[in-house]
Amino acid sequence: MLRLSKLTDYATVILSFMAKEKTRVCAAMEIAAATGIALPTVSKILKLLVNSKVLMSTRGAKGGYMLAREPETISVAAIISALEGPIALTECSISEQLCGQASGCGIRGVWHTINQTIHNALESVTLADLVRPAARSEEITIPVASLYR
Amino acid sequence: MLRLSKLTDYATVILSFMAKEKTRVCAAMEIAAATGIALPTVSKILKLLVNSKVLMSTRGAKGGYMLAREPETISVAAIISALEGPIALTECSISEQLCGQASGCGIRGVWHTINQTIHNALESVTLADLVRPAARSEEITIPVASLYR
DNA sequence: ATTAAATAGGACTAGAATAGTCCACAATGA
DNA sequence: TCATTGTGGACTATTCTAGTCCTATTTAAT
Repeated sequence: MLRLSKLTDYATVILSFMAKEKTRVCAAMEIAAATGIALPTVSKILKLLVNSKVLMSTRGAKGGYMLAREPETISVAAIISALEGPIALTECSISEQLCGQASGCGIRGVWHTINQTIHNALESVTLADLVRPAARSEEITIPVASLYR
Repeated sequence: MLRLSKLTDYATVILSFMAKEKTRVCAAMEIAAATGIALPTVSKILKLLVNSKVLMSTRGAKGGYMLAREPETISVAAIISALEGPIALTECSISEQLCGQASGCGIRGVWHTINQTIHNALESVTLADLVRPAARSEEITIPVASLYR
């Protein structure tokens, strides 16, 4: 179904909450309470987001997590790849028998294009868009075919 | 990783082969031999493609499978949804606690937008593009923000 | 009619990936 | 020093995917 994982889904919930509280640190337990997601799960997600530099953390008493940058600069693509690794639809979508003869795999090129397109789409939407969804974002167009050149 | 399933991957291989043989029916066994994919697996995929009307089948001796329409009119989106169900990144990406208060879920709207964008991208590439990847497709632009309106 | 060649539909198994939990450790503030 | 909070990694259980197989149905050829 081309689905995002549940953890990624949770991550957007967590980050949406944090974006509203972006001026202060939030403890994992507080986030768990606010979102209704179990603490161990919240904790796991927060760790991943720290590792990928979407969040900053401070340890010790009164510690917690905070956005590492402004919501406007945190793309949905960054969130997804933090949780699920690099965004890539296919490894190489074709078996050797079919495409291997020619020097390069033709179909692979098309997949790469599609992939780029999706990546661009996910890159163009930010956490800020998620928290104020009523606001119109500026017009963004993604040239698909330009990637064929 | 936002990956396509292996079966979807196989499906593109199978359909690429069939596009080249589009004037005649191909038996499942022949396709298995040509692609190197195990027969039961090929069979399963072909059934799914028939159910979603990408392929036509004829039963009985001398039966087999054929493209239901021209490769130009078979989109990658159609192939993916045949194998994986409807293309949808999230069910509803947010838990009730966070978004339920307001009449509609705000974040859901943004996900819908992102989803539309990806769907459009996948809709704009066809089986014909997969089999003749050297050819440049015309310029296609996808307006992301238009969906916010 | 009978037989052989195909697809249709669905059940089933095994393996891999995901979700979720837990624990021992490190860091920090009071 | 102690309570609090994040870190890293191991671990389990559950779900999903891939892959196989069997029986019924349809059709062509003999």
